[in-house]
Amino acid sequence: MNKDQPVKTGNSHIKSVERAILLIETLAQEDTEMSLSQLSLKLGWPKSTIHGLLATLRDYHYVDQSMENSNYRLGTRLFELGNRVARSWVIKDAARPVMLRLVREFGETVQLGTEDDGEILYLDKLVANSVVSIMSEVGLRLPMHCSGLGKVLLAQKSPAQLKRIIARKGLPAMTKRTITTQAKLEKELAQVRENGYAIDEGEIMDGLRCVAVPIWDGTGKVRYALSISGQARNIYGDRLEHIIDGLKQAAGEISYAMGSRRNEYQ
Amino acid sequence: MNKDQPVKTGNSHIKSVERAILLIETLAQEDTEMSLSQLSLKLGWPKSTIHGLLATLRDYHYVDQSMENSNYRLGTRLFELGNRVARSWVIKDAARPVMLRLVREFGETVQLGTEDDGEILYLDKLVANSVVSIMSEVGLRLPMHCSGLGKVLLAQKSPAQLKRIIARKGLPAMTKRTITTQAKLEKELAQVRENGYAIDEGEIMDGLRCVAVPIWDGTGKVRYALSISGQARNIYGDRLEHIIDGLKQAAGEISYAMGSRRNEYQ
DNA sequence: CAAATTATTCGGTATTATCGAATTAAGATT
DNA sequence: AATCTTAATTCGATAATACCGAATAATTTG
Repeated sequence: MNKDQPVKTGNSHIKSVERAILLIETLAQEDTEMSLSQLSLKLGWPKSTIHGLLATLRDYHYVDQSMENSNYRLGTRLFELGNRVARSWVIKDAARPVMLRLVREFGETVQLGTEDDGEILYLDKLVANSVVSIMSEVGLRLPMHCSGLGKVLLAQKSPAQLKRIIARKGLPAMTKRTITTQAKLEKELAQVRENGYAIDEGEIMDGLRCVAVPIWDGTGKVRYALSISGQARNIYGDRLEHIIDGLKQAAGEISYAMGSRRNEYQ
Repeated sequence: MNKDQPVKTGNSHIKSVERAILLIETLAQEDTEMSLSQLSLKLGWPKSTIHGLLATLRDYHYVDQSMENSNYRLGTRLFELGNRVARSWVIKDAARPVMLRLVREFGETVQLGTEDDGEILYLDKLVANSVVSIMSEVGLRLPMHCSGLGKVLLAQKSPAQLKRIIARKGLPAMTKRTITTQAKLEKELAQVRENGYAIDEGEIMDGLRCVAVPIWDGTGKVRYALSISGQARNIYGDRLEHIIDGLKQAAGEISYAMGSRRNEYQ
């Protein structure tokens, strides 16, 4: 019954395709237009090679070329494809209204996430008009061990799965409070399972507190998690209790909308 | 001063990269998981060829492989890249609050679009009856000649640019009211320039009426357009006048936020 | 449990991506 | 304007490597 992912980080890659991907990734990383020469310098490949790859990508709009200078940037088709992928997540539609209510009720940032290949992938985010900007963005990835969403989803993994994820991704420290040993993480996850929620206490960013709860889908599995986060000084005591209750209630509604007929949190 | 796009639909493509792209496009088109065999059948390429390409794409999450059956689907990284591209459109942040106000005021669908390679690309959309933004159609492309947004943006083009777009994309008929001749389109665009707005009168879909106005950016150019659309029977007479006024007002505000200091519509 | 379908691996071959050099284009400087 | 400088693009020979068909492994179906 163990449906571990094969994780075939195969090494028989089509070289030119891999290079094309690396070009896109480089443009995404820099988050700005880049010239052919810059790319050549950065990647250490001949200009003509890069030019050929970019020309191919450009004609499909996977990369766009500026008209004034002829710099390259990520292409509009990626926007379209991304939206196509987003559309396949039914959860987003089910979660949106509930998330909106949470924002109104608590005035804090509400986020929806899922696990993807051992990392947290943020699917949706509603921001309360607060001063602090939270470092996550929709479509961004973060490690699992240091976020509320991540810990909720990790808590569902078998020991073997957990071990594998740690082996591949490690437990990098983001702040001095980040959990960096497997033993401590296991203890924490046991706690999460018992409580039915996870708390991130400045483990990803100083002063940021985050509470997260699981969402069940129609198959009875936890594939998504919901969180509320904000400045630690705004999330404590009675208010924290209310937030946890509100989150559990909300997650229950989303789970129901997803077809889950489970009615308690374990 | 004519900054026509070079439109080098080059033909010296890196074959394997092009095939990888075609694989992604096929998966996007089908909008469902596909098996290797299906892809092989559909594209007419040997399975082993496709397998190699998919393996490369898979390891970078440009394509994901189902765990139960081993079917392929668009990968999560495309979602991330798409969001990265979306974030680069400053206009979205500037337009959002104004669009929200329009939705509340008129109770109709509000859309934001731009031109991309001779087509309309929808950047954002707010739907009337739910306060929630439906991402579902954002990221879609439509021809320019048959939508309000498109006509507003076409109205800014030089005759040469217009001719080129028509040459490349044609004037396909979507309904029986779609403008299908260059002469009629030119007349219509002159009208749009004079009015400062464009109306789509069931040219893209029967019974759908749409009003659109231009947005100026900091450089004084029209790169975006804003529209309100709904059933024709709800958008007419006095109400239509109010909508046009509201749209012009809103577009002015967005233009201002984008750095435009123009204060009249021509 | 057998049969059939499908995914994946493998190795020889010829296509084709690659690279350095040459050419063209764009921008800056005098 | 004309020259210099830098960057983008094209070209052609060569060797690398993507491609394909066949064989194997893995799944699903009867």
